[in-house]
Formats: sequence, structure tokens, C-alpha cells
Amino acid sequence: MIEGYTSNSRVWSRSRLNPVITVNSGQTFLWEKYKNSWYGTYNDHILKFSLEEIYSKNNKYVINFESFPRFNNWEQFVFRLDDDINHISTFFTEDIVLSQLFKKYAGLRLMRQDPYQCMISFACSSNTNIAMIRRMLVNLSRKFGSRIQMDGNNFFTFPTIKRLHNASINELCSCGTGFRAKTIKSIAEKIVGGSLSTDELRGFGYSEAKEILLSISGIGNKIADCILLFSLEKTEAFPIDIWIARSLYSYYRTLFNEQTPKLNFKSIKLTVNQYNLLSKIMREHFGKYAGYAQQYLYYHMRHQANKKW
DNA sequence: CGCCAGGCAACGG
DNA sequence: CCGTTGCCTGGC
Repeated sequence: MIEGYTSNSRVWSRSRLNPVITVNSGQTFLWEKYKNSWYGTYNDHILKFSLEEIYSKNNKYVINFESFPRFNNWEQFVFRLDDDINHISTFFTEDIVLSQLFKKYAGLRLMRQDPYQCMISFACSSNTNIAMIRRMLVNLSRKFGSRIQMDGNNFFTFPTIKRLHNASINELCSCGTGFRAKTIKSIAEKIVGGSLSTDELRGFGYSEAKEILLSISGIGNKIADCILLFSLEKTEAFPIDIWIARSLYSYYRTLFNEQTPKLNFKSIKLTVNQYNLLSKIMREHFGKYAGYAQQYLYYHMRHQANKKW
């Protein structure tokens, strides 16, 4: 049990308090709120945290963390409380934009996800939106996961890789995954066949691990960077989606003009080469915690656009 | 009906 | 190298 106020981005706007922990909902998709508690799927675990009490005098909430099956201190691991956010913020003191965002959105954090669940989740993220990704993953879990009852609600574990491997393309498609079913299937085949190992990926450096992910059809630059950042300890990864591209266009154009006058950065849609170039520039600019910078920019752009999630 | 949504890959110039 | 196109699906 830790003291402080925690919040998912889905509840931050309802609070007048400065949250201790905030998480972008674009990172992880299987969290749901019932009453005062949040429930999330972490592979074969259901994680839960709830606001137990409020000490109104000093605005402190007491948060209770639970899990089933038992996953001791999951909040430490999943919310990356082992990362020293104050130390990380010192990497951005010279950056006018980021130093302000770190103050404005104090407490925004990365979430550490299960690598295999993260791979499948982002394989589903291609050319669609968060609501649809959620729907696909919920359908997959209902169909191929195991039911766990908690507090009178039904939850489902994330399907095992073996179960997905045994599923037909049609069965995967029936979960609303569409053309992404092939990618899910090929990930499952590679892992079950032993040619792809999440432990191995975690051990490799950023470039090496990324190259392996890119060899999977259906996984491109952006999805690979998300998997690397959110589940494989590559905090230097800097995923560029449409929101991040907008932020770069708004705040960092001079950076590109100075370094790469040839880069024609008029469109938010990036070619593979433009992506690689921008990503490299940003990783060099922000350093080994570029992924944190990415999260702050992302959160800010979504916040500006009044996105609920 | 067309268009879009937090991408990707195949293809032609 | 670049630009274009189609893709499952649901919401507007």
C-alpha cells in the first residue's frame, strides 16, 4: 500500500488534485473502472487498485492494490516506480517544451507491460482507434482467455500464446481483428515455434530488437517502437504516431531545419525514411529517456485536443 | 454514401 | 527514394 493519489487518464479530469501517477490510455487497453476500483489485465493476472479512504486535510488518498493470482508489489513493477522521475526530468531541463510539460503533467508515467500481451495489443492497433483496439482485445480474451471472478464482476485473462496459435484465422477474425488476424497468427507461430523470444528481445539492444520486430509482417516502425518502449525496457524508443508527428511539427521544426534542411516535413504522414530520420533526431535530442518525452508530448497533444481517453 | 481512425506493405514511377 | 492504394470495422 502506498500513499498518494493515482489516476488513469480517464479520470484525471474529474480531479482537482495534482495526481501522483497518471498513465496515458494509449499505452494499455484492458483497464476498466467499476465503482471506485480499476481492474486491468496483465497476461494471466487481474490487477486491481482502489481508493480506500480520503484524508481531506492534506488531500491524500490511500490506495489499495490487489491482484489475482497473487502478484506481489505489482504496482511497483507495472507503474515503473523504480524509475526516478525526478532524475529523468533532469534530462529535459534544457528543452523549453519538455521542461514545462514535466511541470504541467507532473506524475505522468510509463507503464511496464507484459511483452507478449503488448505485442498482440499493438499488432491490433494498426489503422484504427483506441475504442476498436479495446474491443478486439476484449473479444479475444472472452473467446480464448479464462474467466476470473472478482467482486462480482467477470474478467478474462489474456489468451495464452498457445491458444492463439491453435486458433484459426477465421476465429481470430470473428473478434473484429480483420486484416490484423494474420499478424496475430504469425506472432503466435513464431513464439510457439521458438524463432521469437520476448526474453531474448529484452536482452538485445534497441536497434537489434527493433530489427527483429520489423521482420514480422504487419509490424512496422511505430508499432515496433511501442512494443520496445512499453514492454521491453527500451526507454530510448520514440514512437511517432499521428499525434506525436503533430507535436514535432508544432514545437520542433527548427530542430529539423537546422539538422536536416532536406527533410520535407509538410505532411503529418511520414514515409519510412522520414520516420527513421525524425526518430533518430529525437532520440539524439532527448537521450536514453526519449520514451518518457514521447509520453509527455502525446499526453499534451491529446489533452489539447480534448480527448477523453 | 464517403470519410476517418494513434499503420502497414505492395506496387509503380 | 517517393507517392498512392487497399485494408477489417464501426461511427459519424
